[in-house]
Amino acid sequence: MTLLAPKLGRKRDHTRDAEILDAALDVLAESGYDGMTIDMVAARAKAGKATLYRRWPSKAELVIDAVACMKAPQNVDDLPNTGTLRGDLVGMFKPHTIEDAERKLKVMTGLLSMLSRSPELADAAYQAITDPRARATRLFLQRAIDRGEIPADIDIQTLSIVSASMASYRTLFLRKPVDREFLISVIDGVILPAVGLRS
Amino acid sequence: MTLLAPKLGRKRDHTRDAEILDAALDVLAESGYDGMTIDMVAARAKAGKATLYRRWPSKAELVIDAVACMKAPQNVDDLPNTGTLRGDLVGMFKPHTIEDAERKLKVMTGLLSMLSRSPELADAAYQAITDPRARATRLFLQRAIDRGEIPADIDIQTLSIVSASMASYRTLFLRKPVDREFLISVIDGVILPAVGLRS
DNA sequence: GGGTTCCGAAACTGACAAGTCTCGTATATA
DNA sequence: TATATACGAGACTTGTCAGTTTCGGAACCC
Repeated sequence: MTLLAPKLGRKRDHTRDAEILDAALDVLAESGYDGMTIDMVAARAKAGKATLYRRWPSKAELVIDAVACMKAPQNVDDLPNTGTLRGDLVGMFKPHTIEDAERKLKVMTGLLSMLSRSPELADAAYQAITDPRARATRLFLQRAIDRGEIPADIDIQTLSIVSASMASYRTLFLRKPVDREFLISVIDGVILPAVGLRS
Repeated sequence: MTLLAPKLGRKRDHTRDAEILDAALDVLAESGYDGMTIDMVAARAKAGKATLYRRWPSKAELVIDAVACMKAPQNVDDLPNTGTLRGDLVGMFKPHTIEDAERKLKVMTGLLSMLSRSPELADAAYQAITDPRARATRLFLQRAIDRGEIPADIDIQTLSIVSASMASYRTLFLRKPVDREFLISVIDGVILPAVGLRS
C-alpha cells in the first residue's frame, strides 16, 4: 500500500512557518515558556490556532522548532578579523550583534527552567544560542596564539566563555544593562590581563 | 477604637513558618516558580493549604518570603582567611559551601523568568543569593591589595563576579557540573592571571 | 465548660490555557 | 464544476491550579 498523501486541495503556505516561529520567539522572549500561550503566538502571527496545530503537534514541539531556527548560519567570514585579539573581541559589539545577543539571551532566560525537563530543547538551545558564541571566541583566541600574540599554554576552553558568562550574569542576576562600558571592562580588566596582555 | 487583636483561641505555631518556607524552597529548586503549586508545598511540609494561606496572602508573597529567608547571616568570621588570594578563593570550595551554592543556584534558576515581573522578588533574590557571594570575593580581593599581594589598580567590581558568573553559566547554559576541576581552572586560568599572579 | 482560633484534610469555585472542532472562505487538483 | 484541503476566527472541552470554604479535632483564654 502506498502512504503517499494525495495532492488535492489548497496547499499549505510554508512561508508562514518562519513568520509563526518568529512570532513564537518574540512571545518567548517576552513571557518565557510558561507564560507563553498558543493564542498569543497565533495572534502575533495573525494566524488561527488550528493553523499552528496543523504544523506542530504541541506547544513543546513548536518551541523546540522556534529555538532551533534561531541557529543563524554563523559565517566565519562576517566575524571580526582585525589582527589583534582586543580588536576581534571589541569587534563583536556592533549594534546588530548586540541586538541579536540580547534577543537570544531573553529567549534563553524564558527557557532555562525547562531545559532540565526537555533534553531535546536543551540541545536546540545549546546549538542555536550557547555554542556559536563560544566558537567565535575560541577562534579569536586560537588566531591570537597562532600569530604569537599570546602564549600557547592558556586555557582556551575556560577563557572562551568568560565574556558570555559575565554578560549573562549581569543581565540575569544583576539586572543591569550589558553596555559598552561593561564589555570593555571585561575585556580590559579580565580577559586581556589573563592572557598576559596588559594595557 | 483599638486595633489590638484579641488574644483568644489556639495560638499560631510559628515554628512551622520555617518548615513551610524550607519546603517552598525545595519545591522551587525542583520545579521552578511556575511549576510550583501550593499543594506541593503544603504536602511537602505536611501542612494544610489553609495553614499556608493563613500566613501568606498569595503564592507570590510566600515565595518572596522563602527567598528572603535564605539570606544566611554570612559571618565574615567563617569566610576563609588564609593569607593568600588563591587560598581564600579555593577555601570557598568546602563541601558545605558548594552544597549551599548549588541549592541557591537551583532556586535562582526557577526564579529568573519572574524577576522582570516582580521587582520585590528580584530584590529579595539579590540580597539573599547574588550579593553575599560578590561581597565575599570583593573582600578577598581587597585584602590581597591591602597586603600588597596584587596591584591596587585592578578592577575589583568586575573581577569579583567572575567566578559566580562562570559557575552559573556552566550550570545553566552548558549544563555541566561545577566540580573542583572547573573551579580551579577558573581561578588558575582566569582570575589569578588577570591580577598578575602567574602560577 | 464555653467561646475562639488554630490545625490538617479535602471539597469546592473560578480563571485560564492546551488542544479540538466548526464555520465561512480561499485555493488547489481533476 | 466538484472535491479536498488550507486558511483565520472563534466556540468548545478538559484539566489544572490559585484561592476559599468546610469539616472534625486540638489548644488556648476566660
